[in-house]
Order: sequence, then C-alpha cells, then structure tokens
Amino acid sequence: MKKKKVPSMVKDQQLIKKRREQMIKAAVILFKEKGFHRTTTREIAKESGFSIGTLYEYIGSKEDILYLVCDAIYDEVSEKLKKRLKQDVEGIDSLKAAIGALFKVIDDLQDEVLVMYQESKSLPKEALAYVLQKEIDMTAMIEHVIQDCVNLGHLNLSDQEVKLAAHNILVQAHMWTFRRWAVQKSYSLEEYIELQTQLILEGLLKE
Amino acid sequence: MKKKKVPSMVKDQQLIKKRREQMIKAAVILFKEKGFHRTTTREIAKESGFSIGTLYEYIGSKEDILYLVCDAIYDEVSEKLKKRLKQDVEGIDSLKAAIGALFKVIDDLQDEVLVMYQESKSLPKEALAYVLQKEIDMTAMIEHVIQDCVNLGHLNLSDQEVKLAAHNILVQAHMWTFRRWAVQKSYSLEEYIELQTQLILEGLLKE
Amino acid sequence: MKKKKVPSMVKDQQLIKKRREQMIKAAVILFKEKGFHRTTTREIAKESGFSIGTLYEYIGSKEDILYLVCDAIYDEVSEKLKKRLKQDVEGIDSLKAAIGALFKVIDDLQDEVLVMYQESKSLPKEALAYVLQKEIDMTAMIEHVIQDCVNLGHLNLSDQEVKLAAHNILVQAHMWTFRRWAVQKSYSLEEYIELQTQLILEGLLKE
Amino acid sequence: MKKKKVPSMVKDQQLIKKRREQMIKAAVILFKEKGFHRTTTREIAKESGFSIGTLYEYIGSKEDILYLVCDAIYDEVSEKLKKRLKQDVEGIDSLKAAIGALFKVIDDLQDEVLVMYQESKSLPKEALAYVLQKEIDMTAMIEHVIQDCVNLGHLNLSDQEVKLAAHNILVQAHMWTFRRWAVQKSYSLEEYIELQTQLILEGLLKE
DNA sequence: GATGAATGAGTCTTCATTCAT
DNA sequence: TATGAATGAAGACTCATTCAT
Repeated sequence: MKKKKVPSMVKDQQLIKKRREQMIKAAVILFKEKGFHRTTTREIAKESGFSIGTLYEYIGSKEDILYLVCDAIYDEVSEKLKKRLKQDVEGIDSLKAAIGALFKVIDDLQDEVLVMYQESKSLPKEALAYVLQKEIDMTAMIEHVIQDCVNLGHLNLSDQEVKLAAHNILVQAHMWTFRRWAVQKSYSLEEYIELQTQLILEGLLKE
Repeated sequence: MKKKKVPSMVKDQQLIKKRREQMIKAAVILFKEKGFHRTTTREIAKESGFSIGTLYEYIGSKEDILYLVCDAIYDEVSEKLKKRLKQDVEGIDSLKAAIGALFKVIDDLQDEVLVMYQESKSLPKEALAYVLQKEIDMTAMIEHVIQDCVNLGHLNLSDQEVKLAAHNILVQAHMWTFRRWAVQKSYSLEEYIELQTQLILEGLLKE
Repeated sequence: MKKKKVPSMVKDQQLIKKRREQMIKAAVILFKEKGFHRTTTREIAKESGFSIGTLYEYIGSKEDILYLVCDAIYDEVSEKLKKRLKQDVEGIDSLKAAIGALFKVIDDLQDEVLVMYQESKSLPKEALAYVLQKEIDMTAMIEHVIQDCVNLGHLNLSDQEVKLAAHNILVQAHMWTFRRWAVQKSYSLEEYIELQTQLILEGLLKE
Repeated sequence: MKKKKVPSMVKDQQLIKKRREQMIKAAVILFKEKGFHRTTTREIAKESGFSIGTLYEYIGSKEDILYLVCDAIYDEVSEKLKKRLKQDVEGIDSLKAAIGALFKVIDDLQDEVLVMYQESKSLPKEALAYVLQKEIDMTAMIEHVIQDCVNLGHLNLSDQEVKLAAHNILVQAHMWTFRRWAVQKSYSLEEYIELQTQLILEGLLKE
C-alpha cells in the first residue's frame, strides 16, 4: 500500500511541504467546524493564507486535501505514540502504559482524530484503502504489546482474543472523541484512562 | 426533547407514513452507497419510486430526509431490542442476553446503523440534539440492565463504572458495523458476540 | 374589444359567478400583499376557501385570475363612478363634482386600484389591450365632462387640451394610491380633493 | 438612508463597476421586455455577455440586480436633470425651464424610468425604502424651484400647494412613460411639454 | 510561483397544472 | 362538482476547477 502521490505544479519540495502544512492546518479547523462537504476550497485557501489559485498549485483536487489531512493525522498519531511508548517496562505494566499513552495521544489530537473519523469515508476508494491500512497497522501495534504479555505468560489469550482486545482498546480511545458529548461530560481524562484500563485488564486477566 | 415536526403538504397521515417509509428505505440505500452529501434529492425521489415534486410534498428540505432516516433507525433499533429483551432471566444471564440481543439487532440493521453513524453529524443542530438524546436513552437501557446486576449483588460496580460499561457495550456493538472491514473479516457474528461478552463480563466480574 | 372568455369546466353560470367572486376577493388581498408573481395558485385557492382543484374548474390559467381581477376592478370603479355622477349640476360645477366623485371612488377602492396599477402589466398581450381599452374609456368619460363645459362656453380649450386634462385628472386620482407613501401622509382626502380641484380648474380657466 | 452594499466576490473596484454597468444595461432591456419576475438570471448573464457564474461574482442575489438598476436610474436621472438645470434664469422662467428639463430627461430615459416604475415594488423592504427616499429627494428638487418663485413673489402659494404641485409635475413627467400608449400617440414631446407647462402654470398663477 | 476572475455543470427547491377518485 | 396528490419543467444559486496575467 503505497502513499498516494498528490500532484503539484511546483518543483521546490521544501515549499510543497510548507504550503501543504498550512493547508492541512486550515482544513482541520474548517472540517471540524463544518465537515468536508460543507467546506469550500476557497475557504481552505483563505484560512491557509493564500489564494485559490495557489491552492491548486499544490493539489489536484479537493479530495487530495482530505487525503493529506488523514495521512498527516495518522503520521502524527503514530509518531507521538511511538515517542510515548519508549518506556522500559515489561509485561502487564507495558500494556497499561500503552493504553495510557494511546489515550493521551488521542486526547491531544482530539480535533484531528474526530475529523478523520467523520470524514475519511469521503475519501476516494484507493485513498480510503491506504488510510484503512494505517488503521490496521496501528491496531497491530497494540496487538504486539498484548501478544508480548501473552508470550511472557502474563496473559492467557488466543490469537483471536488478542486481536479483538486490540480493536477494543483502539475504539475505546477513539470513543473519547466521538462520544465526547457523553464521556467527556462524565469523566476527566485521568478517570477515563483509569476506569477503562481497569475494565480492559480485568477482562483479559481471566484464569 | 420533542420529535421535530417535518412539514408536509399532504394531509392523509396514512399516505405520509407510507411515502416516508419509501423515502427512508431509498435514502438508506443511497446514503450507504455514496453518503448524504453525494446523494441528490432527485436520486432519492427516483429510488423511492416517485417524482422530485412528490418528494417535496412530504418533506421541507433535504436535511429532513436525513432526520427521518436517523429517527426511523433509532426507533427500529429500540423496538427490535425491546422485543429481544423480553426474556425472563435475571442477573448476569440477563446481561449476557442483553449484549447478545443488542449485537444481533445491530447486525440485523447494519446498513442503517452505519449510515446513522456516518451521516448524523450533518443534521442541523436541533435535530442532532434530538438524535443524540436517543443515543443517550439507549445507553441508559443498557445501564439499567447492568445496574440490576449490581442491585442483585452479582456485580460490584460504582455508578461511574456502570455508565462506562454501558457505553463500551454500545460502542462494541456499533464497532461491528463501522469496523466491519476488520472485525467481520476475522469473526463470525457468533464468535464476535461470544468473545466480546466474555471480555466484558470478565472485566466487570472483578473481586 | 371583446371581453375575453375565461374557460370553465363548470356549467352553472350562477356558481361560476359566485366562485369567481370569491377568487377575485382573495386574489386582491394576496396580490396587494405580495404581488401577482409571488402569490401562488395554492394560496389563492386557500384564501378563496376551496381546493386547488376547484380553482382550476373555474379558470384556465393563473393569468386568468389576474384578468378577472383587473376586469372586476374596472367594472366596479366604473359602476361606482357612474352612480356618483348622477347629479343634476351643469358646467364647471359638474366638472368639480366629477373630480370629487372620481377621487372618492379611487380612495374607496384603493387596494384594488393599486393592485391593478402594479400588476396589469403582467397580463398577456390581448388581455392587457382589453384592460387598456377600459382605461381609455374611463378617460373618455372625464373628457366628456370637460367637453360639456367647453360646449357650454364655460371653458375655452382645444381638443388636445381637453384630452390632456382628462388624463391628468385620472392620473392625479391614481396618484392618491400609488404615491400614498407621500400624499396620504401630507393630506387628508378632502384636502387633496380640494387642492387638486383648485389647481386643475385654475389651469383650465385661463382667458 | 445609506446606499445598500451589494456583495461581490471580486476585489477590483474598477472591474466591479464595469461588470455591473453591463448587468444593468442588460437587465433594463430584459426587464422592459418581460418584467423582473419573468427574466431569469441566466438571461441577464447572457445578455450581459458573461456566464451565470460570473454574474454571481458581482451580486448576492437576483434582487440585487433590481436594486442596482433602480439605483443607477435614479442617479442618471438626477445627474442629467442637474446638468440641464444649470441655467441662469429666474422666477417663472426657471420653473418653466425646470419642467421642460425634467420632461426631456424622462423622455431620454424612458425605458429605464418605466422599468423602475413597474418593478421597484419588487425590491426588498429596505431597498425599497432607499429608492423611495430618492424619489422624495427628487420631488424636493422641484419643490425648491417652485418655492423660489413664491419667495420672489411671482407665485402666491401655501406650502401645501407647493408640495402638491411638485408631485403633480413629477407624476406628469412619469406619465409620459407609463401612459405612453395614450399620450405619446396624441402628442409629440414638444407639444406635451408645451401643453402641460401651460396647464400647470395657469393652475399656479391664480390671483 | 502567485493571483483571482471566469466558467458552467450540478443542486436544491418551487409551483402551475393535471387527473383519478 | 370537488378534492388534493402527483408531476416535472424551470429557476436561483453554488463551487470545484482552470488559465491568462
């Protein structure tokens, strides 16, 4: 699954990167506020700080912006997560740490994650597949942490259970954003992490 | 939170009901395929089996269709769930039954639930609030089942834990549709129910 | 210039007359409020007290309603004017009386006259010609009154002057409605009649 | 009463002016032929020489075009009138000159004035108030000319009479367009001016 | 490279009119 | 005769995209 090439009329790679970062930042703000379809390219250009003509020097179509946004968000989540996971604990504690790290990263990038959750479905087929693969990769990251616990004999789970637990953990992290209207009203982030970690671990720590 | 009144030029309530059912059915098919924004009112009319003029005899705007769709889906989920829950078991078994029932209902109405998940954000503010309330109500239903177990002394959970568990159960049910590309590839519905029920219950059955 | 035949599916002439009167009354109210083009046939039917289907039993098209309205207004103005003119004065006094009568009739039928002034241009060609002819006839009525004064030697005017004076009188009467925002703020009807009569007569009473 | 701001997406003020002039010219032609409501925005765009998209770069709604038209006509009438009034006569002669000037200007801008007369009622409330104010201003201009004669002792009129005479003169000028089907058949412009001037002045020159 | 005016296909919505009951 | 549901042509307006400067 290769990174899709977004066409640009401009040669200077440095400039391309800079302009696209401006676009992505602007797009996240606008998409969060009004969604992908209700946001116009003109608005994105304006919020980015340049003209509509310039916008189209760096992308081929409006959908490219959405793709750029989703791709950037995944990269940022991955990167931040990896940074947080560089801890030297093992076993159950490493799983606890991973859950905590994941939840915190998602909380950190709340708006971005929410946008991705709500709008990625509007991606063209191929781009969607690429983004889905990233989600699968991320699930695999969590899976590995759990599997390590199993390998160490701290958990006793089948492969199926490992995979499902990973999905659950990821979705419970996302839930923090897409059910914010309920969960963020009832719990602080710390409480949420505490409670969810407990429920998850008890679930896995069966005989 | 009152049911929003969708305007109609037609007087015959029977007919309104019938036509709107046609519209909703058509809309779900189309929204699932291309999303709310990419579906035109003309397409909905055509798929419904009548003209664009007739469509607008039964609604005030395109957004009304989305509202009608979301409202109908919730009603259907609720109704089916209530029907399945009329079992005479108690305690943990009733919770198991509820989880199974919920998951089966969601599986049954997969397309509908997916559409609602992806498009309800496009509802106008007020309608969104109404739909959100329905989601809250449904969460409360699950909460009650769990609370009953607590009251019977079969579970030992704080209110916060009860509420969170209810959210988790609901989201895990929805997950079956919005992560279908992963979970439905790895598990049959029965396996999924079995495994999730286990994970949830173990999580709740702590000392 | 023949009265245009407005088609009807109904035979009973009595009923046609009754229904059309209902329609005209309703239409005047609505046209005054929002103009011919912004008034829908449905609204006219509703205001008339019957269904849209019934409306079309008594006319062939929306424009027919406008024609019916204009025609009725002219007939009413004419009739009322004739009634008021049945006075047995002669010469200048009869002209004064005519002016007063005309102004009072127009004041009486203000809304109707205004509607006719503003909307008759939307009549189809042929109907417009018919209505224009009625206006010409009415001008002729005033002309005759002036001409009588000339014939009696009380005024000394050329045919051209007689005709122009008639137009002026009529337009000054209409002015009472279509410049109401100015003239009805500055003058009472009596003042207006008094002042205009004076200006007109002084104009005609030259050596 | 401020000039209403018509929105435009284009920045270049020069261009806005040019394009709007094209639009106004096109609109007058079309409105005269078929009225405001029967003229489509597409037709206006085409007659203006650009696309429908471009039209909407320079206005916010169809009604804006009507407003632009009415505003432009008033400005043109005012300007032309002021130019013609720069004569160095005094007293009754200046009034005669003013009447002649007004009538000639109206004749010059016949189509425009007629359009404004027939369509301005379709303006939205606020814009209508603005246009009415312009009409009031113009009436005041005539009033001043008459009042000067009174001040010089050449006419002996009350304020009420002065105001009413001004209204009459203006309406008689407009009459030349909105009763063209009658008056322009019977009189040449010169005759019309000659006769009306006479009738008006005799009316005012009472003892 | 940057700009922004121009384009026109596409969208929602209205409403005069018809016709089966 | 009366009704009102059905129709679809037509209209106002939007917005992604292009291209000359």
